[in-house]
Amino acid sequence: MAAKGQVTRQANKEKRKEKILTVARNLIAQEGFDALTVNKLAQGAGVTIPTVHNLFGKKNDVVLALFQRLVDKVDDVLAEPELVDPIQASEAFLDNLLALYSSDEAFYRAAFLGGERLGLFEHELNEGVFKKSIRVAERLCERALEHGYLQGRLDSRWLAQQLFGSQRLARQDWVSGYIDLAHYRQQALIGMLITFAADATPALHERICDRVSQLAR
Amino acid sequence: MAAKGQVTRQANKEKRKEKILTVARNLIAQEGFDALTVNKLAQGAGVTIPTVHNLFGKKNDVVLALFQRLVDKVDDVLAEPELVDPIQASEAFLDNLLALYSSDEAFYRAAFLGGERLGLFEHELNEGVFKKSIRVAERLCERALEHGYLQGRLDSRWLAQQLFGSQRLARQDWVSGYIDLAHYRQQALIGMLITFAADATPALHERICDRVSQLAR
DNA sequence: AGTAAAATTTTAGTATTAGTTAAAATTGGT
DNA sequence: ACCAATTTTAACTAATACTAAAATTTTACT
Repeated sequence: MAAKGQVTRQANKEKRKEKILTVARNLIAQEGFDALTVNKLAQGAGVTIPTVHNLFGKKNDVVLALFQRLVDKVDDVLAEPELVDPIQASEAFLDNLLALYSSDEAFYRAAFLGGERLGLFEHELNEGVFKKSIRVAERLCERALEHGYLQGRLDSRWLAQQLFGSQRLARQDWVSGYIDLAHYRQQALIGMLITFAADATPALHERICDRVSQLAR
Repeated sequence: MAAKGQVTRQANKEKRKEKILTVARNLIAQEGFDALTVNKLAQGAGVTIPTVHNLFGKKNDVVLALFQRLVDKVDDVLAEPELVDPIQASEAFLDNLLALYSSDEAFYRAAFLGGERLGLFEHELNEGVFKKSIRVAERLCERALEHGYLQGRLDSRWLAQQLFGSQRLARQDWVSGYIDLAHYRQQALIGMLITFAADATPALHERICDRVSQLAR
């Protein structure tokens, strides 16, 4: 049998946690990771400092919670690619990802930033998403090869790593505040297309060159 | 006319500054940027806290000094490429850079880390090196084109950006502690070669594929 | 509606850090 | 041996993360 008054309490607790996470997200996105102090967090959420600790534990646990939500969301959107054509697949993939990020830019920037600063990208927590991304990219290359878009002269795993790397670098620059989402898309897309061009059959190579020239600098 | 006793005093001052910078470098490289406290800095250098402030100013000015030395060193090694062949040029370029980094790995890791953390890469201080790197990469592409290694179907500026990006991503991973210098070289080289392959004439393309397959995973 | 118990927040505090400063002690050059 | 530059001693302020225990709120039951 449940203890007294668990349901409503739990719900309110969740509301406060959400509020705190929202404040954290905005603080990090607007003023940078170092601006995230428990004091500001508490003030912004309308609670006192120990409440933050009661709800999350250490300050880093707040960031950890933010990051966990990021991983869940990104994992969802990282579905198997349906398109076979490398150009279309690249654009669709980026559109998918970027649509997610645009839906709550402050949150995603903050969560990535926090993840970086806490060294969360080297640990198992993220390992799943990392490996999944590479696998999706590899599958993309293999299917392109099967359908005659690629020559197969370069190992799919290296192409995949490069595809992923192009996107990762652009994301870094976006998270660091150097570029906006539009440039993120452009930079990542060019990187992916150049990568495909490295092993493309003549027909695809021609199309990639055309597509790249369209992209204004 | 110089004031009394300036020469030796100045020299000793420099020695103390060097000592402090060395301690800072080791602290950052071994324990991370957040481990850098003025207290540890003073203790490690065998001086007191006010001395650190007297010699450098704010704590960040110590990191700034570290970063300035990095910029100077990297700028020196970023000479115009002498080789025309893209494969040879890529390897030579990376060997040059990596030789520099291996000569004092702790220093370079610490300085890059500090630069990132202080947001020094978006400011003018580094702008010079950034632009110079891109320019070197562009020149490389143009010369490769002139000598019949490239087809000229893809804009040199985009290829250059991608070349630079490949190296930058590998560097990031090294600075973050995910990979060592040997993997840095391999990762960057593969990225650069794949980039060249995207616009290579058949002969070069063949050679790049061969070279890439040699590189063990 | 009132009340006792449980969950939760707050009050008030600790410990560590960065960054200063004034005056005393030390160091180095001539 | 003297003088000037420099470092140290010995304080201070302000900000940070975090915690134990008291006070408060909320729930479920009568």
